[in-house]
Amino acid sequence: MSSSGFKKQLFEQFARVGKAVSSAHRLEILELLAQSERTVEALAQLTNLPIANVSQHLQYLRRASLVSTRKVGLYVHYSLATPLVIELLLSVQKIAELQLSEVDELVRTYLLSKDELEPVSRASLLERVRDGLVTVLDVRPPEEYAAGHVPGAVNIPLKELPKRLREFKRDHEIIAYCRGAYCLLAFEAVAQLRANGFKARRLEGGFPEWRNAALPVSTLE
Amino acid sequence: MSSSGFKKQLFEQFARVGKAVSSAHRLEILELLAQSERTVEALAQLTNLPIANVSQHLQYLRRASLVSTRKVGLYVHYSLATPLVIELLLSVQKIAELQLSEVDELVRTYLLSKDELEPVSRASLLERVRDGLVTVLDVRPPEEYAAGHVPGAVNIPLKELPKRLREFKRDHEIIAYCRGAYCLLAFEAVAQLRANGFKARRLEGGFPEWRNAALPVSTLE
DNA sequence: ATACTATTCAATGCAGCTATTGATTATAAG
DNA sequence: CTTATAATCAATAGCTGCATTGAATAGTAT
Repeated sequence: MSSSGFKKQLFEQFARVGKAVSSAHRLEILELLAQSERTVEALAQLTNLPIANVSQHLQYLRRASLVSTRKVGLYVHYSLATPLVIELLLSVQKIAELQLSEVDELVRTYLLSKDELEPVSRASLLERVRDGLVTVLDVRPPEEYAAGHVPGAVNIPLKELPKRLREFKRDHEIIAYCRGAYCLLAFEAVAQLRANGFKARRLEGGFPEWRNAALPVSTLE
Repeated sequence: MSSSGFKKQLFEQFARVGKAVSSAHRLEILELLAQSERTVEALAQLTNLPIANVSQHLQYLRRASLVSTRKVGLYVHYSLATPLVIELLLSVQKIAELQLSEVDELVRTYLLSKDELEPVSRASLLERVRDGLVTVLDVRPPEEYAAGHVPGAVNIPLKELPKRLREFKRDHEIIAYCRGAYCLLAFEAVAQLRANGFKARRLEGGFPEWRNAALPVSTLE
Protein backbone atom coordinates (compact mmCIF):
# COMPACT_ATOMS: atom_id res chain seq x y z
CA MET A 1 0.00 0.00 0.00
CA SER A 2 1.40 3.34 -0.99
CA SER A 3 -0.44 5.26 1.70
CA SER A 4 2.79 5.47 3.65
CA GLY A 5 4.54 6.78 0.55
CA PHE A 6 1.94 9.49 0.30
CA LYS A 7 2.41 10.35 3.93
CA LYS A 8 6.15 10.49 3.51
CA GLN A 9 5.89 12.88 0.59
CA LEU A 10 3.54 15.09 2.51
CA PHE A 11 5.85 15.37 5.49
CA GLU A 12 8.71 16.08 3.17
CA GLN A 13 6.78 19.02 1.76
CA PHE A 14 6.18 20.26 5.27
CA ALA A 15 9.85 19.80 6.05
CA ARG A 16 10.70 22.01 3.12
CA VAL A 17 8.91 24.86 4.85
CA GLY A 18 10.65 23.90 8.07
CA LYS A 19 14.04 23.95 6.42
CA ALA A 20 13.34 27.45 5.22
CA VAL A 21 13.28 28.68 8.81
CA SER A 22 16.13 26.51 10.02
CA SER A 23 18.99 28.86 9.26
CA ALA A 24 19.84 31.98 11.20
CA HIS A 25 20.68 33.89 8.05
CA ARG A 26 17.42 32.99 6.36
CA LEU A 27 15.50 34.05 9.43
CA GLU A 28 17.27 37.38 9.39
CA ILE A 29 16.40 37.81 5.73
CA LEU A 30 12.79 36.88 6.36
CA GLU A 31 12.52 39.37 9.16
CA LEU A 32 13.80 42.12 6.89
CA LEU A 33 11.31 41.08 4.24
CA ALA A 34 8.57 41.20 6.82
CA GLN A 35 9.15 44.97 6.81
CA SER A 36 8.94 45.60 3.13
CA GLU A 37 10.06 44.14 -0.13
CA ARG A 38 13.74 44.52 -0.88
CA THR A 39 16.28 43.85 -3.56
CA VAL A 40 19.00 41.25 -3.25
CA GLU A 41 21.58 43.96 -2.97
CA ALA A 42 19.76 45.73 -0.17
CA LEU A 43 19.43 42.52 1.78
CA ALA A 44 23.10 41.77 1.29
CA GLN A 45 24.04 45.14 2.72
CA LEU A 46 21.68 44.91 5.67
CA THR A 47 22.85 41.44 6.61
CA ASN A 48 26.51 41.94 5.79
CA LEU A 49 26.50 38.86 3.61
CA PRO A 50 27.95 38.33 0.17
CA ILE A 51 25.42 38.90 -2.57
CA ALA A 52 25.71 35.42 -4.06
CA ASN A 53 25.10 33.95 -0.66
CA VAL A 54 21.96 35.99 -0.13
CA SER A 55 20.77 35.15 -3.60
CA GLN A 56 21.17 31.48 -2.82
CA HIS A 57 19.20 31.74 0.38
CA LEU A 58 16.48 33.66 -1.37
CA GLN A 59 16.14 30.97 -3.96
CA TYR A 60 15.97 28.40 -1.23
CA LEU A 61 13.13 30.40 0.29
CA ARG A 62 11.45 30.74 -3.05
CA ARG A 63 11.56 26.99 -3.62
CA ALA A 64 9.76 26.57 -0.32
CA SER A 65 7.36 29.30 -1.48
CA LEU A 66 7.93 31.62 1.44
CA VAL A 67 8.94 34.53 -0.76
CA SER A 68 8.04 35.74 -4.21
CA THR A 69 9.79 37.97 -6.70
CA ARG A 70 9.01 40.91 -8.89
CA LYS A 71 11.49 42.06 -11.45
CA VAL A 72 11.86 45.78 -12.13
CA GLY A 73 14.57 46.60 -14.58
CA LEU A 74 17.83 45.17 -13.31
CA TYR A 75 16.53 44.71 -9.81
CA VAL A 76 14.68 41.73 -8.42
CA HIS A 77 12.44 42.72 -5.56
CA TYR A 78 11.78 39.97 -3.05
CA SER A 79 8.84 39.97 -0.66
CA LEU A 80 6.98 37.55 1.55
CA ALA A 81 4.72 35.30 -0.48
CA THR A 82 1.94 35.42 2.12
CA PRO A 83 1.25 37.00 5.51
CA LEU A 84 1.17 33.45 6.86
CA VAL A 85 4.94 33.67 6.89
CA ILE A 86 4.73 36.35 9.57
CA GLU A 87 2.60 34.01 11.63
CA LEU A 88 5.19 31.33 11.18
CA LEU A 89 7.99 33.64 12.26
CA LEU A 90 6.06 34.78 15.28
CA SER A 91 5.38 31.16 16.21
CA VAL A 92 9.02 30.32 16.01
CA GLN A 93 9.98 33.36 18.04
CA LYS A 94 7.33 32.76 20.65
CA ILE A 95 8.56 29.25 21.24
CA ALA A 96 12.15 30.34 21.35
CA GLU A 97 11.27 33.19 23.67
CA LEU A 98 9.10 31.15 25.97
CA GLN A 99 11.15 28.02 26.06
CA LEU A 100 14.77 28.78 25.52
CA SER A 101 16.09 30.22 28.69
CA GLU A 102 19.10 31.52 26.85
CA VAL A 103 17.01 34.02 24.93
CA ASP A 104 15.72 35.61 28.06
CA GLU A 105 19.21 35.54 29.41
CA LEU A 106 20.46 37.40 26.38
CA VAL A 107 17.81 40.05 26.55
CA ARG A 108 18.28 40.46 30.25
CA THR A 109 22.01 40.79 30.23
CA TYR A 110 22.34 42.84 27.12
CA LEU A 111 21.48 46.32 28.12
CA LEU A 112 19.15 46.86 30.97
CA SER A 113 17.46 45.05 33.78
CA LYS A 114 14.26 43.27 32.94
CA ASP A 115 11.82 45.53 34.78
CA GLU A 116 13.19 48.63 33.16
CA LEU A 117 12.67 46.95 29.82
CA GLU A 118 9.00 46.32 30.44
CA PRO A 119 7.48 47.35 27.15
CA VAL A 120 4.39 49.45 26.54
CA SER A 121 1.46 47.45 25.18
CA ARG A 122 0.03 48.32 21.80
CA ALA A 123 -3.41 48.97 23.24
CA SER A 124 -2.21 51.46 25.83
CA LEU A 125 -0.03 53.23 23.29
CA LEU A 126 -3.03 54.05 21.17
CA GLU A 127 -4.86 55.67 24.07
CA ARG A 128 -1.91 57.68 25.19
CA VAL A 129 -1.20 58.94 21.69
CA ARG A 130 -4.77 60.14 21.50
CA ASP A 131 -4.32 61.99 24.77
CA GLY A 132 -1.14 63.61 23.48
CA LEU A 133 0.96 62.42 26.38
CA VAL A 134 3.67 60.55 24.54
CA THR A 135 6.04 60.85 21.64
CA VAL A 136 6.25 57.76 19.49
CA LEU A 137 9.67 57.22 17.98
CA ASP A 138 10.38 55.07 14.94
CA VAL A 139 14.11 54.38 14.80
CA ARG A 140 14.12 52.44 11.56
CA PRO A 141 15.70 53.72 8.35
CA PRO A 142 13.58 56.21 6.38
CA GLU A 143 12.60 53.78 3.64
CA GLU A 144 11.09 51.39 6.13
CA TYR A 145 9.31 54.24 7.83
CA ALA A 146 7.95 55.35 4.47
CA ALA A 147 6.62 51.88 3.72
CA GLY A 148 4.50 51.95 6.85
CA HIS A 149 4.63 53.21 10.41
CA VAL A 150 2.59 53.79 13.54
CA PRO A 151 0.40 56.87 13.01
CA GLY A 152 1.90 59.94 14.62
CA ALA A 153 5.34 58.42 15.02
CA VAL A 154 8.39 60.54 14.27
CA ASN A 155 11.16 58.93 12.31
CA ILE A 156 14.68 59.38 13.61
CA PRO A 157 17.10 56.66 12.59
CA LEU A 158 19.32 55.58 15.43
CA LYS A 159 22.40 57.22 13.96
CA GLU A 160 20.84 60.64 13.99
CA LEU A 161 19.43 60.36 17.45
CA PRO A 162 22.30 62.06 19.32
CA LYS A 163 22.06 65.16 17.11
CA ARG A 164 18.32 65.45 17.33
CA LEU A 165 17.62 65.07 21.03
CA ARG A 166 16.31 68.65 21.24
CA GLU A 167 13.33 67.71 19.13
CA PHE A 168 11.79 65.81 22.02
CA LYS A 169 9.55 67.38 24.58
CA ARG A 170 11.00 66.92 28.04
CA ASP A 171 7.65 66.21 29.66
CA HIS A 172 6.69 63.49 27.21
CA GLU A 173 7.46 59.85 27.65
CA ILE A 174 9.12 58.52 24.53
CA ILE A 175 8.03 55.15 23.19
CA ALA A 176 10.48 53.65 20.72
CA TYR A 177 9.94 50.79 18.32
CA CYS A 178 11.65 49.18 15.37
CA ARG A 179 11.45 45.96 13.43
CA GLY A 180 10.32 43.43 15.93
CA ALA A 181 10.46 42.21 19.46
CA TYR A 182 14.12 41.39 19.08
CA CYS A 183 15.22 44.23 16.90
CA LEU A 184 18.03 45.99 18.68
CA LEU A 185 17.50 49.49 17.42
CA ALA A 186 14.74 50.28 19.88
CA PHE A 187 16.72 48.87 22.82
CA GLU A 188 19.62 51.12 22.03
CA ALA A 189 17.46 54.15 21.45
CA VAL A 190 15.86 53.70 24.85
CA ALA A 191 19.25 53.36 26.46
CA GLN A 192 20.52 56.54 24.81
CA LEU A 193 17.44 58.54 25.66
CA ARG A 194 17.58 57.49 29.29
CA ALA A 195 21.25 58.39 29.45
CA ASN A 196 20.17 61.88 28.42
CA GLY A 197 17.54 62.17 31.09
CA PHE A 198 14.47 61.33 29.08
CA LYS A 199 11.76 58.97 30.15
CA ALA A 200 11.74 56.26 27.52
CA ARG A 201 10.41 52.78 26.96
CA ARG A 202 10.06 50.29 24.15
CA LEU A 203 6.84 49.40 22.43
CA GLU A 204 5.72 45.83 22.82
CA GLY A 205 6.84 43.99 19.69
CA GLY A 206 7.75 46.01 16.64
CA PHE A 207 6.16 47.27 13.50
CA PRO A 208 5.34 43.86 11.96
CA GLU A 209 3.48 42.85 15.10
CA TRP A 210 1.66 46.15 15.04
CA ARG A 211 0.52 45.69 11.48
CA ASN A 212 -0.30 42.08 12.14
CA ALA A 213 -2.60 43.15 14.96
CA ALA A 214 -4.61 45.06 12.35
CA LEU A 215 -3.87 48.41 14.00
CA PRO A 216 -3.84 51.62 11.95
CA VAL A 217 -0.83 52.24 9.73
CA SER A 218 0.36 55.40 8.00
CA THR A 219 2.50 55.55 4.91
CA LEU A 220 4.34 58.22 2.93
CA GLU A 221 3.47 58.00 -0.72
CA MET B 1 29.93 47.01 18.98
CA SER B 2 28.59 43.63 19.96
CA SER B 3 25.02 44.45 19.00
CA SER B 4 25.45 42.40 15.88
CA GLY B 5 26.82 39.55 17.97
CA PHE B 6 23.71 39.70 20.11
CA LYS B 7 21.53 39.70 17.06
CA LYS B 8 23.38 36.75 15.64
CA GLN B 9 22.95 34.72 18.79
CA LEU B 10 19.27 35.55 18.87
CA PHE B 11 18.70 34.36 15.33
CA GLU B 12 20.64 31.23 16.10
CA GLN B 13 18.25 30.50 18.93
CA PHE B 14 15.34 30.99 16.57
CA ALA B 15 17.01 28.77 14.03
CA ARG B 16 17.21 26.02 16.62
CA VAL B 17 13.44 25.98 16.74
CA GLY B 18 13.36 26.08 12.97
CA LYS B 19 15.72 23.14 12.70
CA ALA B 20 13.41 21.16 14.90
CA VAL B 21 10.73 21.31 12.22
CA SER B 22 13.07 20.88 9.30
CA SER B 23 13.03 17.11 9.11
CA ALA B 24 10.16 15.01 7.82
CA HIS B 25 10.67 12.42 10.53
CA ARG B 26 10.65 14.96 13.31
CA LEU B 27 7.48 16.49 11.94
CA GLU B 28 5.86 13.08 11.92
CA ILE B 29 6.92 12.55 15.50
CA LEU B 30 5.62 15.95 16.51
CA GLU B 31 2.29 15.30 14.90
CA LEU B 32 1.95 12.07 16.84
CA LEU B 33 2.85 13.90 20.04
CA ALA B 34 0.24 16.50 19.21
CA GLN B 35 -2.26 13.70 19.84
CA SER B 36 -1.05 12.56 23.20
CA GLU B 37 2.11 11.83 25.05
CA ARG B 38 3.90 8.67 23.95
CA THR B 39 6.89 6.55 24.80
CA VAL B 40 9.93 6.27 22.61
CA GLU B 41 9.01 2.71 21.75
CA ALA B 42 5.48 3.66 20.72
CA LEU B 43 6.77 6.40 18.46
CA ALA B 44 9.27 4.03 16.91
CA GLN B 45 6.51 1.59 16.07
CA LEU B 46 4.16 4.21 14.67
CA THR B 47 6.81 5.75 12.48
CA ASN B 48 8.55 2.53 11.50
CA LEU B 49 11.87 3.91 12.60
CA PRO B 50 14.62 2.31 14.67
CA ILE B 51 14.34 3.13 18.34
CA ALA B 52 17.77 4.72 18.61
CA ASN B 53 16.93 6.95 15.68
CA VAL B 54 13.70 8.13 17.26
CA SER B 55 15.45 8.65 20.56
CA GLN B 56 17.99 10.84 18.83
CA HIS B 57 15.33 12.94 17.15
CA LEU B 58 13.48 13.33 20.40
CA GLN B 59 16.55 14.62 22.10
CA TYR B 60 17.07 17.03 19.27
CA LEU B 61 13.54 18.25 19.84
CA ARG B 62 14.12 18.45 23.56
CA ARG B 63 17.21 20.57 23.08
CA ALA B 64 15.09 22.98 21.07
CA SER B 65 12.52 22.77 23.87
CA LEU B 66 9.65 21.61 21.73
CA VAL B 67 9.04 18.49 23.78
CA SER B 68 9.39 17.53 27.41
CA THR B 69 9.76 14.23 29.18
CA ARG B 70 8.27 12.41 32.11
CA LYS B 71 9.81 9.22 33.34
CA VAL B 72 7.56 6.45 34.63
CA GLY B 73 9.41 3.30 35.57
CA LEU B 74 11.33 2.09 32.57
CA TYR B 75 9.39 4.24 30.15
CA VAL B 76 10.07 7.81 29.17
CA HIS B 77 6.92 9.59 28.09
CA TYR B 78 7.43 12.42 25.64
CA SER B 79 4.91 15.18 25.08
CA LEU B 80 4.77 18.64 23.55
CA ALA B 81 6.37 21.22 25.80
CA THR B 82 3.73 23.83 25.02
CA PRO B 83 0.58 24.18 22.91
CA LEU B 84 2.49 26.80 20.93
CA VAL B 85 4.07 23.89 19.13
CA ILE B 86 0.69 23.00 17.66
CA GLU B 87 0.42 26.55 16.38
CA LEU B 88 3.83 26.21 14.84
CA LEU B 89 2.91 22.96 13.14
CA LEU B 90 -0.32 24.42 11.82
CA SER B 91 1.59 27.43 10.48
CA VAL B 92 4.01 25.19 8.67
CA GLN B 93 1.22 23.08 7.24
CA LYS B 94 -0.84 26.07 6.19
CA ILE B 95 2.05 27.51 4.25
CA ALA B 96 2.85 24.19 2.67
CA GLU B 97 -0.80 23.67 1.84
CA LEU B 98 -1.39 27.13 0.50
CA GLN B 99 1.83 27.59 -1.35
CA LEU B 100 3.25 24.30 -2.43
CA SER B 101 1.30 23.22 -5.42
CA GLU B 102 2.59 19.71 -5.02
CA VAL B 103 0.68 19.23 -1.81
CA ASP B 104 -2.60 20.01 -3.46
CA GLU B 105 -1.58 17.78 -6.27
CA LEU B 106 -0.94 14.96 -3.87
CA VAL B 107 -4.21 15.34 -2.10
CA ARG B 108 -6.09 15.66 -5.32
CA THR B 109 -4.63 12.67 -7.05
CA TYR B 110 -4.50 10.38 -4.12
CA LEU B 111 -7.99 9.13 -3.69
CA LEU B 112 -10.84 11.27 -4.80
CA SER B 113 -11.64 14.33 -6.82
CA LYS B 114 -11.42 17.64 -5.01
CA ASP B 115 -15.12 18.49 -4.84
CA GLU B 116 -16.00 15.12 -3.41
CA LEU B 117 -13.41 15.76 -0.75
CA GLU B 118 -14.97 19.02 0.36
CA PRO B 119 -14.82 18.68 4.12
CA VAL B 120 -17.47 19.52 6.66
CA SER B 121 -16.65 22.58 8.76
CA ARG B 122 -16.29 22.25 12.49
CA ALA B 123 -19.03 24.79 13.12
CA SER B 124 -21.61 23.03 10.98
CA LEU B 125 -20.73 19.68 12.46
CA LEU B 126 -21.66 20.88 15.92
CA GLU B 127 -25.11 21.97 14.76
CA ARG B 128 -25.83 18.82 12.89
CA VAL B 129 -24.75 16.62 15.77
CA ARG B 130 -27.19 18.50 17.97
CA ASP B 131 -29.95 17.85 15.47
CA GLY B 132 -29.08 14.13 15.41
CA LEU B 133 -28.65 14.05 11.67
CA VAL B 134 -25.13 12.72 11.40
CA THR B 135 -22.86 10.02 12.72
CA VAL B 136 -19.41 11.21 13.67
CA LEU B 137 -16.72 8.63 13.12
CA ASP B 138 -13.32 8.65 14.80
CA VAL B 139 -11.03 6.28 12.92
CA ARG B 140 -8.01 6.63 15.12
CA PRO B 141 -6.68 3.87 17.36
CA PRO B 142 -8.55 3.39 20.66
CA GLU B 143 -5.84 4.91 22.83
CA GLU B 144 -5.96 8.16 20.92
CA TYR B 145 -9.73 8.15 21.07
CA ALA B 146 -9.56 7.60 24.81
CA ALA B 147 -7.21 10.52 25.26
CA GLY B 148 -9.72 12.87 23.70
CA HIS B 149 -12.35 12.91 20.95
CA VAL B 150 -15.22 14.87 19.49
CA PRO B 151 -18.26 14.46 21.76
CA GLY B 152 -20.65 11.85 20.42
CA ALA B 153 -18.16 10.33 18.02
CA VAL B 154 -18.00 6.56 17.68
CA ASN B 155 -14.56 5.01 17.55
CA ILE B 156 -13.96 2.44 14.84
CA PRO B 157 -10.32 2.08 13.84
CA LEU B 158 -9.89 1.81 10.13
CA LYS B 159 -8.98 -1.86 10.24
CA GLU B 160 -12.27 -2.82 11.80
CA LEU B 161 -14.38 -0.69 9.53
CA PRO B 162 -15.27 -3.40 6.97
CA LYS B 163 -16.63 -5.73 9.68
CA ARG B 164 -18.66 -3.05 11.39
CA LEU B 165 -20.46 -1.33 8.57
CA ARG B 166 -23.84 -2.53 9.91
CA GLU B 167 -23.47 -0.28 12.91
CA PHE B 168 -24.15 2.78 10.79
CA LYS B 169 -27.61 4.14 10.13
CA ARG B 170 -28.28 4.24 6.40
CA ASP B 171 -30.04 7.59 6.53
CA HIS B 172 -27.25 9.37 8.39
CA GLU B 173 -24.39 11.13 6.75
CA ILE B 174 -21.13 9.92 8.23
CA ILE B 175 -18.46 12.45 9.07
CA ALA B 176 -15.01 10.92 9.56
CA TYR B 177 -11.97 12.47 11.14
CA CYS B 178 -8.56 11.45 12.37
CA ARG B 179 -5.29 13.11 13.32
CA GLY B 180 -5.15 16.15 11.16
CA ALA B 181 -5.87 17.69 7.83
CA TYR B 182 -3.42 15.34 6.16
CA CYS B 183 -4.00 12.23 8.14
CA LEU B 184 -4.89 9.51 5.71
CA LEU B 185 -7.15 7.42 7.88
CA ALA B 186 -10.17 9.62 7.36
CA PHE B 187 -9.65 9.77 3.59
CA GLU B 188 -9.63 6.02 3.38
CA ALA B 189 -12.59 5.61 5.67
CA VAL B 190 -14.62 7.95 3.50
CA ALA B 191 -13.62 6.05 0.40
CA GLN B 192 -14.62 2.72 1.93
CA LEU B 193 -17.92 4.02 3.21
CA ARG B 194 -18.84 5.48 -0.15
CA ALA B 195 -17.92 2.24 -1.87
CA ASN B 196 -20.52 0.62 0.35
CA GLY B 197 -23.24 3.06 -0.51
CA PHE B 198 -23.02 5.37 2.47
CA LYS B 199 -23.00 9.12 2.33
CA ALA B 200 -19.70 10.11 3.88
CA ARG B 201 -17.42 13.11 4.18
CA ARG B 202 -14.34 14.19 6.09
CA LEU B 203 -14.32 16.68 8.89
CA GLU B 204 -12.35 19.84 8.24
CA GLY B 205 -8.98 19.32 9.86
CA GLY B 206 -8.57 16.63 12.45
CA PHE B 207 -8.71 16.24 16.18
CA PRO B 208 -5.78 18.57 17.02
CA GLU B 209 -7.39 21.37 15.07
CA TRP B 210 -10.67 20.65 16.82
CA ARG B 211 -9.10 20.87 20.23
CA ASN B 212 -7.09 23.89 19.23
CA ALA B 213 -10.32 25.66 18.26
CA ALA B 214 -11.40 25.29 21.90
CA LEU B 215 -14.36 23.10 20.97
CA PRO B 216 -15.74 20.56 23.44
CA VAL B 217 -13.76 17.37 23.96
CA SER B 218 -14.78 14.10 25.60
CA THR B 219 -12.40 11.62 27.18
CA LEU B 220 -12.58 8.10 28.54
CA GLU B 221 -11.01 7.86 31.95
C1' DA C 1 26.63 47.23 -30.76
C1' DT C 2 29.17 48.04 -26.33
C1' DA C 3 29.80 48.67 -21.64
C1' DC C 4 27.85 48.27 -17.27
C1' DT C 5 25.39 46.30 -13.38
C1' DA C 6 22.11 43.24 -10.55
C1' DT C 7 21.36 38.77 -10.17
C1' DT C 8 21.96 33.99 -10.90
C1' DC C 9 24.51 29.81 -11.97
C1' DA C 10 28.17 26.30 -11.30
C1' DA C 11 31.78 24.13 -8.86
C1' DT C 12 34.49 23.49 -4.79
C1' DG C 13 35.71 22.40 0.06
C1' DC C 14 33.91 22.23 4.49
C1' DA C 15 30.76 21.63 8.36
C1' DG C 16 26.74 19.65 10.30
C1' DC C 17 22.98 16.50 10.22
C1' DT C 18 21.14 11.62 9.63
C1' DA C 19 20.94 6.81 10.03
C1' DT C 20 23.01 2.67 11.70
C1' DT C 21 25.30 -0.25 14.76
C1' DG C 22 26.68 -1.92 19.10
C1' DA C 23 27.71 -0.86 23.83
C1' DT C 24 26.00 1.31 28.14
C1' DT C 25 22.89 3.06 31.70
C1' DA C 26 18.81 2.97 34.60
C1' DT C 27 14.91 0.72 36.41
C1' DA C 28 11.99 -3.27 37.58
C1' DA C 29 11.22 -8.03 38.66
C1' DG C 30 12.58 -12.61 40.16
C1' DC D 1 22.41 -10.39 43.04
C1' DT D 2 21.04 -11.56 38.48
C1' DT D 3 18.33 -10.89 34.51
C1' DA D 4 15.50 -8.43 31.31
C1' DT D 5 13.99 -4.29 29.14
C1' DA D 6 13.47 0.81 27.79
C1' DA D 7 16.16 4.27 26.59
C1' DT D 8 20.40 6.58 25.75
C1' DC D 9 25.13 7.09 24.41
C1' DA D 10 29.15 6.70 21.24
C1' DA D 11 31.28 6.02 16.92
C1' DT D 12 31.02 5.60 12.17
C1' DA D 13 29.91 6.43 7.26
C1' DG D 14 27.22 8.98 3.96
C1' DC D 15 24.65 12.71 2.63
C1' DT D 16 22.96 17.41 2.50
C1' DG D 17 23.38 22.13 3.12
C1' DC D 18 26.52 26.24 3.45
C1' DA D 19 29.79 29.69 2.11
C1' DT D 20 32.96 31.14 -1.31
C1' DT D 21 34.67 32.03 -5.75
C1' DG D 22 34.48 33.12 -10.46
C1' DA D 23 31.81 32.80 -14.65
C1' DA D 24 27.39 33.48 -17.08
C1' DT D 25 22.86 35.77 -17.84
C1' DA D 26 19.60 39.53 -18.35
C1' DG D 27 18.42 43.89 -18.54
C1' DT D 28 19.84 49.18 -19.00
C1' DA D 29 22.17 53.04 -20.75
C1' DT D 30 25.33 55.18 -23.99
